[in-house]
Amino acid sequence: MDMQKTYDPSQFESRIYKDWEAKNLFRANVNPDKKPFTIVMPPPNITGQLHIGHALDETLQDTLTRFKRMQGYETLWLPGTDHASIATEVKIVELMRKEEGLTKEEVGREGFLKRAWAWKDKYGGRIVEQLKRLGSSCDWSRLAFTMDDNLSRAVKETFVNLYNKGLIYRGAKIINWCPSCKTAISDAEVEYAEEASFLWHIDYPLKDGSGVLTVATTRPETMLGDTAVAVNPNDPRYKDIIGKTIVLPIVNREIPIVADDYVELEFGTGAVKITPAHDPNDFEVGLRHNLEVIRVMNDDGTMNELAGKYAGLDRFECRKQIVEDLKQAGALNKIEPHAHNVGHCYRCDSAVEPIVSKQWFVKMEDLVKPAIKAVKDKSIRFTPDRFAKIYYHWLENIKDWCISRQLWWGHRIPVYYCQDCGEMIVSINEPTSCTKCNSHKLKQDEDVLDTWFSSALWPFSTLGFPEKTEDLKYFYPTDVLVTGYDIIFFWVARMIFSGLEHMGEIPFRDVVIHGLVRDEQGRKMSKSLGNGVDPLQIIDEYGTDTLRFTLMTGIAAGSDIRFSKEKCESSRNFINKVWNASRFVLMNTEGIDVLPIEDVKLELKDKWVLSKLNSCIKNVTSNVEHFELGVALTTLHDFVWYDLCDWYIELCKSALYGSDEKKKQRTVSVLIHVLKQTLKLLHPFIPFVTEEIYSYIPTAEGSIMVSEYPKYNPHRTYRKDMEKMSSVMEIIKSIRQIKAQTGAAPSKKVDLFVITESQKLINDCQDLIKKLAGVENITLIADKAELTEKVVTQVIDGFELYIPLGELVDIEKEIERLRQELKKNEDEIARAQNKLNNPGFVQKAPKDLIEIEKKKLEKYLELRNKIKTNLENYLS
RNA sequence: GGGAGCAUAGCUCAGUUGGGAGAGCAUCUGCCUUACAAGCAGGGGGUCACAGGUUCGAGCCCUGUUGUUCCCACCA
Repeated sequence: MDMQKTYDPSQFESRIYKDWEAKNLFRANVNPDKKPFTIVMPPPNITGQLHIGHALDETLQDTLTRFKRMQGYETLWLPGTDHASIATEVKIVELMRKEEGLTKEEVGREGFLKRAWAWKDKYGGRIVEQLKRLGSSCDWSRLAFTMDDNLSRAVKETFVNLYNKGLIYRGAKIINWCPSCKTAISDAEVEYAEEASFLWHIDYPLKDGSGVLTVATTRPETMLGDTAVAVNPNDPRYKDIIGKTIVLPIVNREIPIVADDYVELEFGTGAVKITPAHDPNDFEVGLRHNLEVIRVMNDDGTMNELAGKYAGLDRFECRKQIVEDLKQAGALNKIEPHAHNVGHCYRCDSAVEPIVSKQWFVKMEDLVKPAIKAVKDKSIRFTPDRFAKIYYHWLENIKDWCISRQLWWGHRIPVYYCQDCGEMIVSINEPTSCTKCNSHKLKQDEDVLDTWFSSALWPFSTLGFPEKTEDLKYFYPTDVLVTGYDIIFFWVARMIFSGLEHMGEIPFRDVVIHGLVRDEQGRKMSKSLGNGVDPLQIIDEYGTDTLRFTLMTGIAAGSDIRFSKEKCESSRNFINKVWNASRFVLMNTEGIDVLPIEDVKLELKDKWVLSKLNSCIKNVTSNVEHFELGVALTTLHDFVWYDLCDWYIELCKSALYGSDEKKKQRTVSVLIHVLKQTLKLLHPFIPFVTEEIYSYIPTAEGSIMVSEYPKYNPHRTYRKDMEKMSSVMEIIKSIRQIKAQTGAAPSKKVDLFVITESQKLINDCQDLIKKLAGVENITLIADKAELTEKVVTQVIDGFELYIPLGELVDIEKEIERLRQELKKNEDEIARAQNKLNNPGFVQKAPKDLIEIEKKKLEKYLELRNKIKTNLENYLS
C-alpha cells in the first residue's frame, strides 16, 4: 500500500491508536532491569468533558512519556479521574432539578449517590475516550478513580493517621460558607473580586446618653449579630468611652466598647462594629475580649430567628431593609461609595459568607515545614523556578485547612458518634459498637472530605498505598508532575506535604508548570464569553497531531498561550510538509536496496545533512530534558523545513533523477536514514503521523513508539565539510538573488563563470549548483578579462561569480548594485576595525573571539578589493 | 498593601550561560521548477517600552520610571 497523496489524519489516527492499545505498548510493569519513569496524570474532573487546557496538559505529559519510553525507560503514565466532590454534586443537583424536578433532600442520600455513580460511569467513561483521542499513551490497565475502593481506603487510612497524630481536629471556627452550595469551603476555594459598594456610617448611641459613636461598615446586615464595638486603644478621640456601653440600634441590645489594636485609626470612623459570628477578624477580636457569638444567618444565606423581624429575609434583601430602617430611625449618618473585596465560591460564584461553624481541620504548621524544605533544598524542582516563590509564599502563610464539606458526593469522614454516650470514634473500619459504652447505636459523621484531600494522595494512592506494593516501591517517587499554575495551591503543595507525611518521601522530582490556553484575543476561555475551544472539534477538523503541535510550538515554559485557527493552519502545513517530504523519499526508494548508513560512502551534501541532523538531535534532546518543549519543537520545525526540505532534498534531486545507480542508492540510503531519525525525533510530539509514515519505511520494523530514540554522535560534526557546503549554498543563493534582482525568470538557465582557488569544490558540486540555481554551464576562469559579454558580478568569500545576462544587464543598475555591496562591506570593515582597535576588547575578550574577528576583517578587506576592481571596470 | 510575569517586525510570539536581531501569520515581487500552491525563490519591515548603571561589549545583568496582566492579602 502506498502513502496517500494528501495528508489526511482522519484516515489513520484512530486506527493507529487502537493498534497501539492492541499491542499493549502503553503497559508498564515492574522491571528491575530498567529504570522507571513515572508520571501520574492530574485527574480530570468527571464533571463533563475535556477542554483545551486539558489538551495542553495531557499533550505535554504524553510527549515527555513517549520521549522517555523511546529512551528505554520503563515508562508509566498513570491515568485517572477525580470525583470532584463539590463540582460534580452541583452538576448532579442541577440535572436532577431539570430532569426530575427533584431536590437532593427529596431523593435522600442513598438515592443521590446512586445518581452520582451513574453520572460517574457516564462522564468518567467519556473523558477516557477523549483522552485517547489526544493520543495519550497512558497505561489504561491502571486507570484510577479517586473513589475507587483502594483509594478510599488510602483516604481513611491517612485521615485516621493524621487524627491520631493530632494533626486533624474538629472545632468551631470561622470558615468560608457558600450559601448556594450549602457547604463549608477552604480558603483556597474562595476567589476575591473587587466590587463597587458603599461604606455605611451608622450612629450607635451610648447608653448613658452622652452621645453617639459612629461606626462604618460594608455589611450593615451583620449588625444584628454585633456583640461589641471596637476602637484603637491609642485613639485620642475615643479614649474616654472605652468600657462604656452602647445600645445597638433596631436590636436594642446593649454591647460594650472594647479597645483593640486591630482597629486602624485612619480607616472609616476609627470605630468598628464587632460581629464575631460573621467576620474572621471580629471572631479573633471576640476571642480576645470574650465576646458573645451571635449567628444571625442560616446556611442558605437567609436571616435566622436571631435576626428578629428580618428572619427569613435573604441576606441582600435584609441589607436593604436595615439600611432603610436605619435611615428612618435617623441612625444612618452617611453613605460613602467604597470598593471592597468580596469572596466568591470558586465553583458557583456566589458571595461567600464567613460563618462560625463546627468543622474538621488539618493542622498545617508541622506539615508545611518539610514541604518547604523539600523545594528549598532542590529535592523537588519547579520549572520555571519562579513558581517556587509562589509555593513558598502560600505555605508560609497558610492557615489550618478546613476539610469537611456538607455534601454527599465524596469520601465520608471516617468518624462515628455514639448515639447513647456521645463518644466519638475515629476508625478506618466501621465500628460495630461504641468503644466506651458498647452501644450499637452509632452514627457516621454526615460530612464528606474536601475533594483535594484525596487528590493530595494521588501519587501514591494510585500505586497501591497503604499497601506496600511492588508498584509503589518501583514507581514511587514519581518523576514529573505536569500541571497549570492555577492549581499549585489546591494540589501541588498538598501532594508534597502529603507525600512527605505519609510516604516519608517526596511525591515527584520535577514540577513542570504550564500556562493557561487563552483565546485569540488573549482572553480567558469561559462559558459566559462562549469563547471556549473544544479540542475534539479541532481534532475533527485538523487531526490530533495538528492540535498537539499547535499547543506546543513556540511556547515558553509557564506562560499563557493564545490559541487560534491560524496557528492550527500553520501547524497543519508543517505536518503536511513532513508528509510530502516523506512521500518523496519513499517514492524514490522503490526498487532500491537501502544500505545501512554506516556502509554509505558519504558525499559533501550527505555529511552536511548528517551533521545538521546531529546537532538537531543534541538540541532537541537537551531541550526536552529541560522541559523546553516549545524550543525543541521549533528546532525540529526548522531542521525539517529549512535544512531537510529546502536544501537537502533539493540537493538530492540531481542524483535521484540521474543515471548513476550507485549514486542513487547512496543518496536514497542517506535520505531514509535521515527521515527515520527525524520521524523518531518528531514522534513524541506528533505521534500519529510519524507512526503512519514509519510503517511505510522499508527498513523500519515495529512501532516507532518503541523504537530507539536518536543519539547524538560527537564524531559526526564534519567541520571542514560544513564550511565547503556553506560556500556552495552561498553560491546558489547568490545566483538566485541576481536573477530576482535583475528580473530574470528563476527558470531562465544562465551560464556561470567562476574565479576561485577552490576549483575542485566547484567541479564536485556542479550538478548541485546547476540544479538548484538554474545554471546551464559552469566555466572556471582565471581572469575576468576572459569574459567578453556584459556580466553581472557577485563576489563572495573565496569566489567571484560572473553571469552574462545579455540585454538584462543594465550597466547603471549594476554599478548601483556594486556600490551598495561595497558600502555594506565597508560598514562591516569599519565595525570589525572598531572592535579590534578597541584596547579593551583586545585585552579582555576571549582569544577565539578576537581571532574570529580578525579573520572576518581579512575576508571583508579582500572582498572589498574585488568589488572595487569590478566597479572600476564598469566606470572606466 | 505585598509579590510575580510581560513590554522585541503590522499581528502572535521565540530568543538557554552577555559576543553581529529571529520564526509564524500578514505584506510586496516573481514562479503551477515531475514531494508539497497546505508550495517554491527573492524582498521590505525593529532606537528590542523609557532613563540611568555595570561591562571592551547589553534584547539578555543591576537600579529606577511608565504601561499592562496575573497571584496573594479579612482595612471594617
